[in-house]
Amino acid sequence: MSSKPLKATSIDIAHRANVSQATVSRALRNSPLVRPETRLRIQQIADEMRYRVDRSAAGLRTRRSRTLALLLFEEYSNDAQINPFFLNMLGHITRTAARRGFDVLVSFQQQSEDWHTDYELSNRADGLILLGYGDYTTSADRLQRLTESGAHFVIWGPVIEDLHGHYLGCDNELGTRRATEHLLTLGRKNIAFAGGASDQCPEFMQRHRGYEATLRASGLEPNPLLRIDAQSTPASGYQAGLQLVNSKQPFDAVIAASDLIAIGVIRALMDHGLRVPEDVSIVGFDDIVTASYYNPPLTTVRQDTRRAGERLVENLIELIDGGSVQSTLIEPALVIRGSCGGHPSASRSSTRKVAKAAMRRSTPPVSKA
Amino acid sequence: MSSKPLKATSIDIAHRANVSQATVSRALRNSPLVRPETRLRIQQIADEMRYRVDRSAAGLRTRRSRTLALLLFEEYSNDAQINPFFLNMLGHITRTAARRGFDVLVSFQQQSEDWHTDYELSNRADGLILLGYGDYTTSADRLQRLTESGAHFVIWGPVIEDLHGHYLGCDNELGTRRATEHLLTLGRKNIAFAGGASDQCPEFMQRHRGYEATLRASGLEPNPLLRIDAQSTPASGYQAGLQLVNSKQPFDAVIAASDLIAIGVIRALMDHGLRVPEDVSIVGFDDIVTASYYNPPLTTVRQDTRRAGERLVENLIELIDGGSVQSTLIEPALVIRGSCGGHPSASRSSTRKVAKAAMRRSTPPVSKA
DNA sequence: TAAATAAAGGTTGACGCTCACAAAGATTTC
DNA sequence: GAAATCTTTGTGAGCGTCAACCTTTATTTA
Repeated sequence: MSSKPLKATSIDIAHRANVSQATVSRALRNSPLVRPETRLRIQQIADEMRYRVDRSAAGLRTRRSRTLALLLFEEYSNDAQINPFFLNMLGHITRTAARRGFDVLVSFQQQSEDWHTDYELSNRADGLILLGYGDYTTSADRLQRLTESGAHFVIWGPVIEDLHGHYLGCDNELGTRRATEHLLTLGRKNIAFAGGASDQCPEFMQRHRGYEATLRASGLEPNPLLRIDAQSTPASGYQAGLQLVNSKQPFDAVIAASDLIAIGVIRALMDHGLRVPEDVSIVGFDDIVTASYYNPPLTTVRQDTRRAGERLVENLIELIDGGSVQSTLIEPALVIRGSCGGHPSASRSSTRKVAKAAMRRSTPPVSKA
Repeated sequence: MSSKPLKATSIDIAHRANVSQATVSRALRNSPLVRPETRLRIQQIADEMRYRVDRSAAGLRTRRSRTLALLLFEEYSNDAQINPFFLNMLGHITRTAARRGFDVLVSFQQQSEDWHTDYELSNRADGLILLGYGDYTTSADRLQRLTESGAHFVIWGPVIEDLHGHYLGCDNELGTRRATEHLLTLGRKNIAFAGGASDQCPEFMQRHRGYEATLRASGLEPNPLLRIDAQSTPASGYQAGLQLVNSKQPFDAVIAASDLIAIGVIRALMDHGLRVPEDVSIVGFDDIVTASYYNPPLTTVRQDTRRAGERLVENLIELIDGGSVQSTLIEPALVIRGSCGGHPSASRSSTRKVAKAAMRRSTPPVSKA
């Protein structure tokens, strides 16, 4: 091993520059209190000596870590099958944070842990970003405790009025409303919904609400048997697709609560001889990287991860600095691709295909469950 | 704003427990120097007071941050289209690190930055994990400087003999060798390769080498016109597919240097009326989350991200602790799904059946409550 | 019994930095 | 021209922890 070359400290720089250590500290923080030429000289010497301010020491003194903790919640976190959607977000978050001089700590969380104590009280992070299709809203009391204990945190998730904390969320209802309207325009009548039948995931609940509301607004009563539970993985989506097929209910479209679910659903339907989009239209949610290259290309509700990531970081820093922010909704956009097919006026045959699909379904598919 | 409740310090705990501060410090680090019953009492009081050791102070004193920096390199990092493959890795890395008591800092890097100075000298991290289909190997001199300056880092990437640093990599050549052999077994003769024609990405180069070597070993001379450059995005893969189609060269299979490329290639081929796998077999590389649910399910070379992530962290910690580690290769596995079709000797319909069977195997239904 | 050893805990002084305050020059004001 | 002001730098005191070094008391050994 090479003998450890002692790290230069600000005192070393001070000696070389013939100034006091405090001046070095000031100069490197671009304090207006030091003469520009002095600053320049000091910075140059610091560069030569490959000096960097010790974050631990600075953090100890200022009681700020200049670090944000990003906590990811995943239902199936054990097998590390993480939603690619979050990766996008992660990218924007780290970049925005870096621009503001913050590091980002990433952690995959179990629900039980005490985030505030773990991160803020230990001075590991100045604030928290909570991310994930998670169950955190059911632990409202914990959020309240967090707020009361002065924790700084922002949540990516459903914006719900009476919950404590600062939220940034996609307008989930609007998203599925648009998706549903699109399907209705295409002449689809029996639209299923895959995801979040159980109360586990508030975001999925909101997405379901948008779907339901739109149907009712068009005078259609949603068929409860066409609501299938699913969590945000392709495997779970596949199961949902299977259930749907086995339900013997007629359906000609599926709105999935996430792209991963959509992909699973499509596979299940195709494995049972149904064609997408000819027999069944599919809409996803998120617009993950591979969505546009899926086969068929996935029509989906895009979340603006760039704006979301930037806002999350900006808001959190504002909170840390003692300011206040408002919960905000971010407007999603429907991205129309191939998985819903064209307008019925374009091809008169669509009803025939639906009938055909129903026929196919009359042969009981082999269940593997 | 609620008035900031002062954080408890180890001195506060010490007073309550009627011991010295040092004893508190020792007890909370499970030092054998304190009597078990004393330790227990102290820990209990610390719990009650929601006390956590201040990481900045501890880091200043010990000169260890107990943090690892994960640096992600992406060619197209500007639009945050990150390879989902890395997300898997990230999950395993953070989990393994957490188990060993380390935090993980994530950063998306530009090539130009001085990682060691930025992270280690500033005591933000004790070591670095470099991740990405990157160009870092061309800056061999920088790696050498890194090593010489006593930096602690491990690299996920191509294991190359005369490069400085500690590598952990997938046996890329073996991976594409298996893929190519599989295609040859299926009777494919004109196998194209998409990815890494330019010298940018050493991993892709290795993958290409495995492909070439296998062809030659079977007495086939690789057609240079069937080697198309591509970077690891679906968009780039799509371009590659287009080029392939336009090249007018006969081809009946494509090996893609990554799943994202494969997906793009498939879309391009399908958009031009080619069928996969009937007309063209496709093999990817990575086995990303959506690969098995793609349509057709993607035959691909799986990298063991769990082992990789774990080993990267273990090795890095070993290095930080002053030990030494060896560069290691991790063996990839060919995962056969539907995108290559069955053996040509079988009839068309039986081909479909084989594909379907393969598909079923690869998308096992997850039993659910 | 005295001396040697061990076990448990206390004392003290950094670690490297930033902040509040003091101080020295340079510049302005009346 | 002396007082008031501004600009720039220096001084000293911690921030909370951990490690080295003592001190005390209990336990063993000769």
